[in-house]
Amino acid sequence: MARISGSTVRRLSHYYRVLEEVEVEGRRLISSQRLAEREGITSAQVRKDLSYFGSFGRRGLGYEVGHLRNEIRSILGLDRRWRVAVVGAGNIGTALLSYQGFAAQGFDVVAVFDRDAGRVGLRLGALTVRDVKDLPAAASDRPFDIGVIATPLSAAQEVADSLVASGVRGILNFAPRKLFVPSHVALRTVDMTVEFESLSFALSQAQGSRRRAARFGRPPIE
Amino acid sequence: MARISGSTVRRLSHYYRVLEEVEVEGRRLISSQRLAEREGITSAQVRKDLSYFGSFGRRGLGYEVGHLRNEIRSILGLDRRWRVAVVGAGNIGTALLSYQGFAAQGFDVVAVFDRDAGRVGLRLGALTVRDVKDLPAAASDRPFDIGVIATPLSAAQEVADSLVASGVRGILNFAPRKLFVPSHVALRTVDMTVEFESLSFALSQAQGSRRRAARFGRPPIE
DNA sequence: CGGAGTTTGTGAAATCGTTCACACGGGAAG
DNA sequence: CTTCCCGTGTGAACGATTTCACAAACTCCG
Repeated sequence: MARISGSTVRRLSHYYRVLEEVEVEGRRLISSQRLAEREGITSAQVRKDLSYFGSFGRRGLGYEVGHLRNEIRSILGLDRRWRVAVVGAGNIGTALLSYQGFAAQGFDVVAVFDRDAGRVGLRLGALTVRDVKDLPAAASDRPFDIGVIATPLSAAQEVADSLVASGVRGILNFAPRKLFVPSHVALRTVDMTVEFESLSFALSQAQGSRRRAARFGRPPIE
Repeated sequence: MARISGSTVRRLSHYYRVLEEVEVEGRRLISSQRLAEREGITSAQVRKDLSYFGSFGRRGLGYEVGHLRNEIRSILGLDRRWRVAVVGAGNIGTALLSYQGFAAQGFDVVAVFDRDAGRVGLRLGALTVRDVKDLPAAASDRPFDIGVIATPLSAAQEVADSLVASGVRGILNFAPRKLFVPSHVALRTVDMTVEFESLSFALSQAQGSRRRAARFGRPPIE
């Protein structure tokens, strides 16, 4: 199979969610056009994305909602369950644990770890926070598929290393820092700081060009 | 100024953080090469990104750490303060509020809103949760620059609309759904669901190709 | 001061992702 | 059965981003 770009995969997630909604609405068929509108993209993009994986539609008709949904579900690997370990029982870690949505999509948070002795032993939902030193033991028992790093910046790389050593195949990193992991481990980063700063840039730009435009007597371009 | 790509802006955030670290380490100069290594990218990328905004380095020498840091700070608009309103006092909202890092970078969370009567009046750090109905009044008093959407999926678009109406110029959305906002409002989305699913895809692929490779007696390609 | 060595800044080339545009397949109606 | 219409699937064109590669600028050292 051809190499699939990250943007395509991310859009598949979006399509999947739209299809769930559409299914609830009771529609049986959907065209690439309508699917695209709901995501604010072009219909060609939808068709191209899907075409990397096969032909799921019927010409002149569109896509059968339930069928396409199942196909994407299988493409994304959401038809199986993933064992997730969260490291860091701070704000983000606990927020993740209390969010119930993940289990529904196949992600089972089966363990939480923290370094801080004050947090170890704490009960969070169905789980008890364990010392991060126990990670290797817990994993050798039965490995985790995905490790979530919700620790402070300073611990992130170290935790990543021990997650890798423990055999995870994917890491979701919430620490605002570039992590280095072997190429056989998939890494995704959710960096709120970057998003905030990117907003700050956009706002400064808008303001700047408005001022510049005013100086030159032209209307603002936005 | 030429249009700057989102990836360039995001990398500037990364450079900024690396420069902060490097400054603490006490180095006075840094080359694009060393800066690149720490982010796992190429030195040409670093130089190209910076070149959109000016010439900050000295040939044969590199970049003066403090100076470059200030330049990027100013480019990203981090040399001023932004008034941030958080809507949604659930898991993510409270996690954001308790995270102290944003104030340091110029983002002041000055108000929290929620729809749920059970949460209104709750004290979170220095702030009291207010009813989301009071958003227009609070904003007309003094507008917010940035609105953060940390509500359930179902309320997200509605909240976005009222944030826009209240005059925010940027929105950071944590709800896993495409939001529609006027083009003069900057929108960034942090979608953990997508990142989880993208990991699921990566893990399925790796597994799949390993199996396929095994069937054909070839070593896995990863 | 001059030559060797280093690193920037940037056009040009290469790569990657998106959009266009249309042939093709299939349904519906008469 | 034929015609008309609709919407997919996909090469090809386009556009954006990344990487290459090198001249120019500067430092360092003898």
